[in-house]
Amino acid sequence: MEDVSSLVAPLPQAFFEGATLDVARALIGKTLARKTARGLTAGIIVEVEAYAGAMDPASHAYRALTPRNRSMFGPPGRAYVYLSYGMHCCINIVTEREGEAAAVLVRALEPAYGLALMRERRGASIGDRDLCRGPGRLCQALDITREQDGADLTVGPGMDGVEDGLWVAETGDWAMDAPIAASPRIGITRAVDWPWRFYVAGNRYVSGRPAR
DNA sequence: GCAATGATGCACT
DNA sequence: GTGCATCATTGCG
Repeated sequence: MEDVSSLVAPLPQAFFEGATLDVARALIGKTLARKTARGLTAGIIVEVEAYAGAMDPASHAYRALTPRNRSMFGPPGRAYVYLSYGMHCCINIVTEREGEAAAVLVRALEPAYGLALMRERRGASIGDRDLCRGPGRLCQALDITREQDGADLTVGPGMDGVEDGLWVAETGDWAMDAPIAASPRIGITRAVDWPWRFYVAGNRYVSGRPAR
């Protein structure tokens, strides 16, 4: 494993409280990290989708606050994790100020740390490209479940004994000049034309059809 | 390579 | 009962 010194400092809450579309673009190239008793896993965010609240008919928070979407209404920098299609978890990062329901869905990571542990969770025959390519897959690789719903991503792993952590950090020497492209969001049936999906153009870890 | 499909839990009508 | 912010597998080229 490489040097992880830059990885242990979580981004502050101020990073997440801006306009959702801005935060979504800014999250591209950051690292999503997860520490459990089994070890550290982390990947570079290469694909996200923005979901707003009352004005976005594709959002889980389009209607009223419910037990499921509660985290989207909370303070920025928290996780919103939900169960999709009865079997996969997906993680969002909450944006905007508390009371304003909005979040960014993390759709794909370029695996960076703990690939062996990811493969234990995902399956021994899974290639690097498919470890974290897709919102359900990356949650399985990082062991993100609904237990992490509402988790504060700005706390970080701490200096010493914290066994369980989930946070977002700067990425060390990742090529930040990678071009960010936009497209409609995937897998939705409303607001299908809004270009609120952002991804690294040409990156092989992006989900869906080959990026153009 | 691609499209079609079943699995499966739960929020919501 | 219906509809998902999905994925792995199958069958075909």
